[in-house]
Amino acid sequence: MRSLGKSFEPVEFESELYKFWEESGCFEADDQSVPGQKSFSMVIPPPNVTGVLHMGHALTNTIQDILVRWHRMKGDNTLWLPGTDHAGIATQAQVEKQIAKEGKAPNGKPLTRHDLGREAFVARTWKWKEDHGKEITNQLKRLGSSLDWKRERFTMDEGLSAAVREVFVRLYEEGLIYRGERIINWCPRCQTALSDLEVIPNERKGNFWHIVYKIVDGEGKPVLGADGVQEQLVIATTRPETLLGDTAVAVHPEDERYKHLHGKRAVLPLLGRTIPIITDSYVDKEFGSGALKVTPAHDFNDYDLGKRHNLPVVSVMGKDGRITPAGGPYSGMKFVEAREQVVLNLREQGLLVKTEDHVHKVGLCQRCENVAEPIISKQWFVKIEPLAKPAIAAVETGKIQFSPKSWEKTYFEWMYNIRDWCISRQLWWGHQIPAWYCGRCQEVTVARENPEKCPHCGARASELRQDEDVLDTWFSSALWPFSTLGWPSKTQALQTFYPTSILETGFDIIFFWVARMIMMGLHFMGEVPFEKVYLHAMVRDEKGEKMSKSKGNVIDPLVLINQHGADPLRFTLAAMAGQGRDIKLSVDRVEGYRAYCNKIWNAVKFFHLQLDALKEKGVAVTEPEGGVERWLLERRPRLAAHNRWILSRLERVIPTVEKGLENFELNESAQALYEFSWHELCDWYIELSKLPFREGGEKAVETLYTLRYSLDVLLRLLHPFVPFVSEALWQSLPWNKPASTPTRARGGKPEVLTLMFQAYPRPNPKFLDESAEKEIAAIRGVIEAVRNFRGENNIAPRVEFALRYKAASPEAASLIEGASEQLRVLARVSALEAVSGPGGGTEAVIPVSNPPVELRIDLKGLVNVEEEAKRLRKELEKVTGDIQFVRNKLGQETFIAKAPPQLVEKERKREQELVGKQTELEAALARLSTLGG
RNA sequence: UGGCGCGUAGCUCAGUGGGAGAGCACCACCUUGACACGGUGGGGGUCGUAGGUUCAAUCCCUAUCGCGCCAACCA
Repeated sequence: MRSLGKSFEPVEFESELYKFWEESGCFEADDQSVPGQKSFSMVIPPPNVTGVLHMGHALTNTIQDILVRWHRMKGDNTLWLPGTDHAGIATQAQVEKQIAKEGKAPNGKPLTRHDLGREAFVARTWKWKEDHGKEITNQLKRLGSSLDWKRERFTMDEGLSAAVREVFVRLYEEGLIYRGERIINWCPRCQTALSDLEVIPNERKGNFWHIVYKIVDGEGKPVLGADGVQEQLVIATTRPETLLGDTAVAVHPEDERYKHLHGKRAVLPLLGRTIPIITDSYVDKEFGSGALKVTPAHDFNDYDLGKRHNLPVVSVMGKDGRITPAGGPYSGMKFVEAREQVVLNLREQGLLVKTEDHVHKVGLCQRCENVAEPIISKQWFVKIEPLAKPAIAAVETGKIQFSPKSWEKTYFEWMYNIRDWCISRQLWWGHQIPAWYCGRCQEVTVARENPEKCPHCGARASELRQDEDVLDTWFSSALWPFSTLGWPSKTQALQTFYPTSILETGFDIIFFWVARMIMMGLHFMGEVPFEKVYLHAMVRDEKGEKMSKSKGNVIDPLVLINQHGADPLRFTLAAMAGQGRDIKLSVDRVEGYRAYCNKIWNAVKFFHLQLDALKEKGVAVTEPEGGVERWLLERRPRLAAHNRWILSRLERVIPTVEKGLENFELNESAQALYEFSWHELCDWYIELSKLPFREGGEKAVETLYTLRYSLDVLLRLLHPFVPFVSEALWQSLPWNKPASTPTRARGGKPEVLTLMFQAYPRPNPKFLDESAEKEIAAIRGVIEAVRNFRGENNIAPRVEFALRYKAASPEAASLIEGASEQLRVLARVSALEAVSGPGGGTEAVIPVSNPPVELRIDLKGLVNVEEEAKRLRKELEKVTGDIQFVRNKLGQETFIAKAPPQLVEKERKREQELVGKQTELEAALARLSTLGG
């Protein structure tokens, strides 16, 4: 049993508890479930191995941990599998940066990976991974994530690498992976190909240059117009340097302006080549001049257009970021220089007719934010359509469900228009492509094992050269749900945990990751990788902007954890994880939930105080035979009202919390828990319990048991949300036992006494008690009315006064009489007396509608007459307004006729009540005015 | 251009076809035996704007303005 400090100080117990859970094996799942036991599994979206925890991680891991802890408490064989991603470009870039800082190459420039050589650089990166890879996992532990660390995986570890090779080879054999020369996105800075997804469109202010193309005929002779001047076309472009690679000019076939030019040729400015004028309905007549320069090598649309018209492809922009020899005099210039020079030369030759300002989109490399250029290159691709089809069907048929559902639309939109996936990257850090080229026969060999000789011609291994490229990081991530469970071996873990139950992640990686996992899972496992996809909102910075490493605007969750604890951060994220809205994290909220944790802490401390006090009085407070719950259930009808009340209220929280957990509405659960524990348990139940505790005896013991039971259930409900503080508090409670029905096959390990394995409360009406709820609500009504009177009149709490009451019904009378002691304590009233007849003298009147009762307080020596008159006038004003509103409603025939009769009846009753109140208030005010004179 | 989401108290956000809520901030009073990370009371919003449906609209429909995100073949 733990003892509690005087307030909630998370640093004192969080790490210690995590260690206790982990060392006791509490996070471990079993490969095989016990008969009849359900399994529940999730895989963590693997963070970058060298990354640091940011708010996005904190959110997704909090949500996942809540779900996992909930299922574990429900008794499921629960697996939450951890791991990290090698993050090709990101990690390589970090190591490159490091070596650049370290030294200079012989040529005086900073060291690059090429100075080290591939082998040494990769070894260096592995070391970097060993040094930094633990940081993110330790941070996940600080959050409280109950991950099964014994199963931790890394996308480049031996098993996962084998899975990658297996998948690559199989897809190659099936014809779904091919190597081809096509247009791709190229980052000249990172020196690698990128997939379409890794290029981020970005608005840039630029220019719109209008360039003259002169027209010639098939023999190259100028075509003259009616006026004898050579015909010409003006073409607008935002990238004039690409004209070096133009191989056609395109116009719309129906464009009257250009019909006479069909079949003619245009002279490429600066280079003087002639190129055909083609027609294609892709061209927009309205845009620019209606004529389009076609550069198949450096524009995706032009590439397609070129294919349709069999145009030659001229690459003028090289991988090194410079113009190729095909660019003639511009060869060797950087792209930006070439642009300036081209514009200059055009101007000199009078071929530039106009320059406008223009905002257009350029593609930036996701990693380094430099402009990525479309270029022609030989790369490896996944033929995606055959994989996409079943993946679309899986969502259409509901085998996979997205939540919120609206994301399914986004998913379909992308999947229907999906293009082949460029998977090769010109990096060194990653899975090297298992393809070998034979120096002797030139054949390609794709194999699971490194070949010892060429299978085509028998050449020795030394003749074979492995493809230098590595695979896109997302290629290995796509296999994550099954590669981590041992695939391609047929493991027991796969049987038990695949398909996983839920995938929880951010919507920003639906295409990068979710869609690809679905495709690969269906293709290689024959089954969906998960049944539900939960997509959380984006955590943004205070300006509402997306947090990202490259922007440098990340807020460190560790700072918040160190300051306030993991639990307040977790509760904040859960409470704000409402769907359909971005989360703008506010530190105020975290502080508020820290206060909440402290509140719960003190509620439990209150229990201990009362337990000790009873013991001191010599009252035997041991655990009742058969347990507290049974003891309470057996005596339920005879329990005091406040005890029956809190048990009933508690019973109502359970289904609300469960519903939130089931429907991925964690904010609903968090709110219900917050509301109950603070405003019912602490504000009212504990206050109501103080009287019986003071009196001691049987009612005190009964109340102690009730409090013990309520706290136990509350802590169990809270545990998935705030695991640390709930465990610390629960451990402090007496009479705890290990889970009574251990459903986990824990390999003969001793049972652990932990809240983690206590059964999660289930909805069950056993303690529901409407009459107790009504009774306490009425008592609250009286107390609040008196407190309000006190507050409005500025009467100090220490000043007590007698309270008289006139009950409008016998029930109300007996209710107040029965609760007189509680009323005296909580309303701070010296005496309570029933009266009849109208009020008089110096009596103040306080009408209360629930319960129907009129309170009277003698004002003599208590309040300033003017203050009280002010209070009365204020109340009267409100009542009068209310009467007007109700009468207005009741005066409308259509309302009487069409509104539900119960509602009409309710309004009638309300009118009566209000008029009664009004009369009393007016009388009181009249009396007061005679007094005041 | 299309799709989606959001505009509710000073700030951050819940919420509902029958007279608007929380946390923080603010004001007043309280060192009351769990808690000053607290207690009690209070001030504060024509629920973006304009129409419509309805007995009744902050909520449903339409339009409109503003903000954000996503997807796009307008060079």
